[in-house]
Amino acid sequence: MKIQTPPYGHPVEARERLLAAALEQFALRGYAATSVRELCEAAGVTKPVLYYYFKSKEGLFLQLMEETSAILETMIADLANYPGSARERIVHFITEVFNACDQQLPLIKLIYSILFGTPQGAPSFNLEQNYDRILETITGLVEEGIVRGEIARGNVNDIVWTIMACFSVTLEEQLCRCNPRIDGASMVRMLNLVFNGIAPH
Amino acid sequence: MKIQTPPYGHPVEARERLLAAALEQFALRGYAATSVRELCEAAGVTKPVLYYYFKSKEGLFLQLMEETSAILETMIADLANYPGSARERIVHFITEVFNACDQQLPLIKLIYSILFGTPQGAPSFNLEQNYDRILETITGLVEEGIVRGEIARGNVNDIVWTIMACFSVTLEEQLCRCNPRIDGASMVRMLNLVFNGIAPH
DNA sequence: GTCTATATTGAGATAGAC
DNA sequence: GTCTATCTCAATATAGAC
Repeated sequence: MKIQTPPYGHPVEARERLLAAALEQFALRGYAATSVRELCEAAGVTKPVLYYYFKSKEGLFLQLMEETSAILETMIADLANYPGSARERIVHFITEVFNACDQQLPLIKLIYSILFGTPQGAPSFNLEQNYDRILETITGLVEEGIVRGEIARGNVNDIVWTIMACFSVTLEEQLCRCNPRIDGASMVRMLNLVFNGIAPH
Repeated sequence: MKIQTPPYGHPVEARERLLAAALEQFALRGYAATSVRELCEAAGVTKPVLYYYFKSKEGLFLQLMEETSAILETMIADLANYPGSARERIVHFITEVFNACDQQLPLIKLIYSILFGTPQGAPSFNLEQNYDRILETITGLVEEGIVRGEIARGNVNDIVWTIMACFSVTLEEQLCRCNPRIDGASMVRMLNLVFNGIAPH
């Protein structure tokens, strides 16, 4: 699907406003429940403008997914490098990713709404790649920690998923509650529990 | 909203088939993307039958939510009692809830699709009550474990959420992947990690 | 590139016979 | 209770002027 781009020097406002409106409206109401009319009203443009730039509602959706996924990808890659022990690096990485997601909640909400929330007629798009990148990064950090003796020997996958679990559950609490019962600080405490264990020593 | 129930002795097949079809179709395609026509075709009935029993697509959805939520509620309550140490009881409870959910994946998928997947025009329904019941039950088990000295003293909420995280992330992996990378056995190992800690002692 | 006006389809819902 | 036939409306999408 070839997407038209406006000629150089022309205002791109309309196109950008449509993408922004799509992000907000799709995240708010879902893909199927958001009509082209609402999308255009929210963006302050008329319908033919949408079809001009994105060819269809589906095209707008795919373009939005592609652009935002690329943004997340580079963000995750940038956060992997940090000095300190394996434990410090893991906590730092997870915290930063969490904070970044927390500041882009509508975007994350949209991704979750497609990932967990049934296709709803939305065109398929590989939404798991960002999640997988986070998993890979944690795996690298854990493996390094084991080699250095900073993390106990054991099933790497289990360790990675346990860390991921703390991140996911905290993020999801932000997504579906206006007053989340846990936040970034709770998440760090949970990670500390995971490192230290909750059984009496 | 008053829902009609068929007179005693009459066949309830049509009504039940509609509920089953609604569960499957809503979970598969989402609320907004599923049309009344598809619903009726899947149930093998005509449209007026749906409107006769449930008054509207919305009524069918609400009835489905109400019935399934009640089923989950009693299931959770039944699983709370089990002999053994706090650790054994927690692992047992989480495992049983997970297995029950795993056997009712379409249902869980539907709940998640509404909870995380934007309203999609679906009528609002308190979907968090089952989740909250699980949290409450774990909280009780953890508090008891601390009193008995089987769990180290600490922030109860952090402990509860860490346990919940292992459950959630495992369940969600079943929901959005055909080949889940973690399963019930992984979850138990993750819980053991949480109890013992991943840092070298 | 952006508009007005419109084509076309399928949605949710109902009337009224049986 | 279940059907056929139909109403109404809003959805996506486009034609064609400017």
